[in-house]
Amino acid sequence: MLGSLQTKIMEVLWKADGPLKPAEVQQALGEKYAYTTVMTILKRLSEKKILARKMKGKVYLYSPVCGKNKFVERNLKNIFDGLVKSYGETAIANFVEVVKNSQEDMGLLKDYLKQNR
Amino acid sequence: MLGSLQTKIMEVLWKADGPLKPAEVQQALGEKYAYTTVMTILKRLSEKKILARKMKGKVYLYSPVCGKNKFVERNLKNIFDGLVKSYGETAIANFVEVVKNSQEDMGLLKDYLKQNR
DNA sequence: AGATATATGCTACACTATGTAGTATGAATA
DNA sequence: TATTCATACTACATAGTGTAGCATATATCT
Repeated sequence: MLGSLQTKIMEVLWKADGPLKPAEVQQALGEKYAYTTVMTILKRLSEKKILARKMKGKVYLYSPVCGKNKFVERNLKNIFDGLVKSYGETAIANFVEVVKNSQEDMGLLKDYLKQNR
Repeated sequence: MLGSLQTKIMEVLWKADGPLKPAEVQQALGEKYAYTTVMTILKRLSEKKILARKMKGKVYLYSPVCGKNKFVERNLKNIFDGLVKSYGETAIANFVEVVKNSQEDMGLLKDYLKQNR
C-alpha cells in the first residue's frame, strides 16, 4: 500500500516526538534523498490523509494522523477482510498453512482463538 | 495482484476446457471489450508467465500455466507469509479479529487448527 | 544596502502497471 | 481479383511512486 520511501518516511514521523519539517525528516533519513524528494512524498502522504500538515511560519510541519499501531491494524484488517470475503475457506486454510511453519506463531494463533471463545 | 479485467480473463481461461484463442476469450466475456483489448491482456499475462501461449497455425492459443486453486493458494501464501513475517503477532491478532466477525469462519479456523495439532 | 548563498514549496519528468483501442497486415471469401 | 475480416503489434490514457529541477523568499556577508 505504501511505497518503500513512503514507509521509511512514515517510520521517521511515527518515531518523532512532534510534527517535523521536511528538513528534519530528510536529516533523519541520513541525507540520502534530495530535499525535494522528501518534500514530495510528505505532500502526497498528506493528500492521502495519512499525514496532517500545518503551516508554521513559512514551513509546513507534518505529523501522522494516527499512530503506527492503529495504521497497521487498519491496513491488516482491510487486507484480511478482503481476502476472507473473496476466498473464504481457502484463505483460512492457507493462513493456517503459513502460520504452521512456526511453532511460536502456531501458539499465538491458538491463544488468540481461545480468548475469543 | 491482478487487475479487474485480468481477473475476468483468467476466470474464462480457468473454466475453459483447453487453450483458447483471443476471439473465444472475447466472446466468453460477452463482447464487452474490444478484441484488441483482450489481446493485450492475454499477451501481458503470458509475459508474466501466468498464461502459456503457443502459435497454432497463425493464431496464439492461451492457457493457464497452473490451475486456479494452485494460483490462488500460491498468492494467498505469499501474501500471508509476507504479512506474518513483517507484523508477526499483530498480523495473527488481526486475522483472528476479522475471522471473528463470522461464526462460520470461526468454526473453520478452529477445524483447520485442530487438524494441525 | 546590495550581492550572494540557502532553504523551501511547487511543478515536472521517468518508470511501472493497467485498461483501452487504432492500425497495418495477411488470410479467406465472394 | 477485390474486398472483407481476424489478428498481432503498437500506441495512448490514467494512476501510483521515486526522483529532482526551478523559482522564490529568507538569511548572510561584505
